Amino acid sequence: MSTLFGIVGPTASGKTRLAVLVAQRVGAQIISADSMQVYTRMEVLSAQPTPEETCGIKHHLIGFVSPGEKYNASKYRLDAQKAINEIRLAGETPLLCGGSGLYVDALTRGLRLATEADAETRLRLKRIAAQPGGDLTLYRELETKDPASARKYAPQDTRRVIRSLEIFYATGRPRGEMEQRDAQGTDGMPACLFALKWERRVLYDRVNARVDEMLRRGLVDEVKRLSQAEAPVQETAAQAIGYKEIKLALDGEITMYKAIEKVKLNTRHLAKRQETWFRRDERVKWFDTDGTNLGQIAEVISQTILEDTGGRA
RNA sequence: GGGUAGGUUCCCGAGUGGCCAAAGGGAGCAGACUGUAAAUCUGCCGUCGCAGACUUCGGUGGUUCGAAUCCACCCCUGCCCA
Repeated sequence: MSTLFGIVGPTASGKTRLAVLVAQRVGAQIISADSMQVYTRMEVLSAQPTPEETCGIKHHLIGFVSPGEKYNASKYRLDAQKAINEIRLAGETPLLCGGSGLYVDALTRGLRLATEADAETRLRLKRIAAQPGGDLTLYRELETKDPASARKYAPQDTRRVIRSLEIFYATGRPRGEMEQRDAQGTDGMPACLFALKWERRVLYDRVNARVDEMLRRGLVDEVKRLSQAEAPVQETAAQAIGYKEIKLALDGEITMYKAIEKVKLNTRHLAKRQETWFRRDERVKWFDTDGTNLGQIAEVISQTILEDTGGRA
């Protein structure tokens, strides 16, 4: 199976630019690995590449899901596999590009858990969690049903507590057991990943600047349109940084200034978490950058890809 | 000039004689993470460090066995009156 190459890393690190530079050199098509760019009508806030940025390079898995729809790592995995196959069948090279670690892993390492979420069960558990002390109620339940998972997660980590309970109620088996059982069927694929490493302070500056740029491009109007649409933004899309904060300001809950500061802060936090995620991924090769050596880095990556694809490309 | 409320660790902010290196929150740093992941959560967070020691609560001096907490004076800030 041929190796999938990809550009990963924190938001605002210059993945889009680098990926396009590489794609131009090796003749690749880009597969986005971004949990928010999949949605339509969220062009600005998810920083979907503009025509000037793509430079005519074909991008996949961007802007094709309604914000009212549920999307997740599993769906992404299938969509990405399909896109990769099509690109390869056409004799071209796919190049992954994005910062959603879970999506990257779902595609390249496979999904360990096959059990789907049952909407009714989840709703029920979420209701319990919303009550005062509800997180503890759920945790105690998990302790009796699936002690191994209970040991693994903090009582306050309601997302994972709920997911574990969900799996138990759907299958009657603890999560750990299901992971082992499901592991066989869900293969990943060999991957070679690259990321840009900025000095932290500079990266944060870039994040702030990027949010300002989004505002210039009409972030507030975009959120206004989204929140007024008849298909309500929900689930995954509603968690988007930029949407939730600006929405609060539009509803008069907080000032717009505060909302914008919050967008910047949350994006910085995100960038940091993304760095943590990819730092522990031993497949990632990091390139130190201050923004001046993107061309050289693109050259190195392109060489690596060309050597691998060899005669084929 | 008079009155009044205050000045606390990077920020906000509790603390009114010992249980205080000082609640809580924020920021920052590190980490976890598999069908919601731009989500969710954990740890550290004065200094050195094993214990423990050392320097902090505007400044200086004092009271006290003991002060962020009490007293005196001084400096600064907000508000009110002039």
